[in-house]
Amino acid sequence: MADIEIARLVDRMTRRIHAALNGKASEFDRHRVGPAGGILLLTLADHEPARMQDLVRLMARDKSQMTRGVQALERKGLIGRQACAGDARASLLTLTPEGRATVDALEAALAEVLGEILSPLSPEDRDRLKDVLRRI
Amino acid sequence: MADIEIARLVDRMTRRIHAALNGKASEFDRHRVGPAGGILLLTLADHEPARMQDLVRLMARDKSQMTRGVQALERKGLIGRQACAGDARASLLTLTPEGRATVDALEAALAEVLGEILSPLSPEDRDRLKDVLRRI
DNA sequence: ACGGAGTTGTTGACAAAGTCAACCATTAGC
DNA sequence: GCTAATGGTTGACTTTGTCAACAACTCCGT
Repeated sequence: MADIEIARLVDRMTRRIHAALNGKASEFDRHRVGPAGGILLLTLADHEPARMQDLVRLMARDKSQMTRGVQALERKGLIGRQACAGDARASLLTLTPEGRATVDALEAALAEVLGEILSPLSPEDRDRLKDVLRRI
Repeated sequence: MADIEIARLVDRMTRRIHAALNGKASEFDRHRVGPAGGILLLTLADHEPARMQDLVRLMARDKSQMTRGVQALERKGLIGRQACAGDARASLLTLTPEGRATVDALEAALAEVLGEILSPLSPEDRDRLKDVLRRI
């Protein structure tokens, strides 16, 4: 019943990742993308090309936030838009070369941070964790 | 290698919990404690009596945030302070009866929300998840 | 083919949360 | 005793999140 603890633990983990990344931000965040922009880029990298609505669902955020987040990254030249064939309302988002480079740097930093945080876990534990989270 | 996905998934999960709780906030959040205050109360309930610094570590937040969060809950009569024997700088935080009632309501709502979100998981999965998170 | 209902994305105004640095009071270590 | 470290508070600020309204477009039934 006390699944409640899961909520606290998950919350704590996100904060730790957040804080650790923040500490190294100067090493990799050349475009001052911030945590929100960072995760947006990572998500887009895995689902490119995507519409905003796709990202909204994948990231469980408000669509207004998505609009602004994407606009910010667009202004920095990390994201581009193309017309979406078949639906004139939507546009397809893609990473620019500069965006991809940023994603690479970000992934490296994140991998390092996660490596530390997940160090108490065996590889099988990590796989299981990933599997379980994915099913949620 | 691609442990990175774990970060995204964890982030997504917290957002989902957050959003779901927000939806039911009117049912239980009589004191307008908000998400931050809520998790503070839950954490305190599990570690009472605690000093601020304890909560800072448990919740991985900035101490300035903790100060303000605690002050807000104090003003609402949900938390009380006592002098900490042995260290005049610190004070011990405890839940008031009203605070405990709020925690109960909160836990009920959170349990319900988690029940939905975790519904794809078997009880063993949940235990494993909890165990893994706790080791982190 | 047209008229309403639901999507997609945008904006505005605002509330909540996080960050960073400076600052007392106290405690602990030489 | 002096210095360094710890616990807590405050101020000023940036970043995120929330909610409601809106334009443009698609879908669907008649």
